[in-house]
Amino acid sequence: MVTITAAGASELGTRAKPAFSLDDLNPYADGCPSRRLLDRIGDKWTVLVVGTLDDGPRRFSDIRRSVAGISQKMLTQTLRGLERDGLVNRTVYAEVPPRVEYELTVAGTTLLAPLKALERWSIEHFGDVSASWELYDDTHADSAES
Amino acid sequence: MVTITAAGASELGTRAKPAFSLDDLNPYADGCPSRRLLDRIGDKWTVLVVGTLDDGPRRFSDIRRSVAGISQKMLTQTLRGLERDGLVNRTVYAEVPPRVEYELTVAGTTLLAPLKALERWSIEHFGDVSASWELYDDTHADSAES
DNA sequence: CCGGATCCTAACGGATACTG
DNA sequence: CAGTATCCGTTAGGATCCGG
Repeated sequence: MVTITAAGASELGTRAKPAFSLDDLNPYADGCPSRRLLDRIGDKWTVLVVGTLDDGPRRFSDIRRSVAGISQKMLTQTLRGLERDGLVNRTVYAEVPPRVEYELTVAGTTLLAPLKALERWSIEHFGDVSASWELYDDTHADSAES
Repeated sequence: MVTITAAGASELGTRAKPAFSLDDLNPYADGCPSRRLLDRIGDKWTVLVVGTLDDGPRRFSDIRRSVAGISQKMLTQTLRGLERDGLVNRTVYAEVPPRVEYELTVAGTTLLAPLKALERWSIEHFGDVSASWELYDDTHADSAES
């Protein structure tokens, strides 16, 4: 199960080139696994959670405090997903009270750069976008107003 | 409405610096507008749709064909949102049959770079992640197996 | 302190039918 | 062709209780 076969990989058959071209798997295709990855990244909380882990390991409650508004359920779920993706390491310390630390893996660190870029973009452009909202809501006030 | 006041901006009072520091608005804060932006980006389809617009204006149905699996409802919704954000320009040609073209604005183009970076990351790392999935599902088979 | 299990609601999002 | 409106199933996700 979880057949990792890349789209069209089976057609390669006896081809000498084992690695498929990057162009072969485009996220725009429906079944493509890379699409699933984008979906995960597109997850509401993943960006925020990964973002908090850029300066070393952090505890569960610590992360939870950092990401305002996240519920414990969603944090657990997000962290589990990231762990399954191999982007985050989960370390349990058998103490009382229990302590669990989460840390980006090497792969997770590579994700950090694009994610931070997005975060930066959001911060830098939120002004423009807010202005655009006003303009849009103003010019389209005829269809639906307050 | 849609008060653009940055968090803590009111406290600045008579400060000579009208522009707030970028550090003042972090997407991790709950009410911060930049969070809303991240949410939009985190939308399931936005990344894909914006991605298809990187080589010039495209028609509705054209985009729809490019983004496999998107429904017409979701495409409309996504495009409307992007238009409201000022990231996409919508041009209606009064013809029969009607023709509507969508094009990235300047701001939209600035988003393209981080988005493409993410897309690239997904493609490059989906192999590692898939492998991680197998490993994870294998080692955690005790809790839930087929 | 960490996080699993459950319940329950709001939304997301698809299918379809209809307008210009 | 582009878009709206409606219906309706699926899921995301919050609240709460519980167990390690």
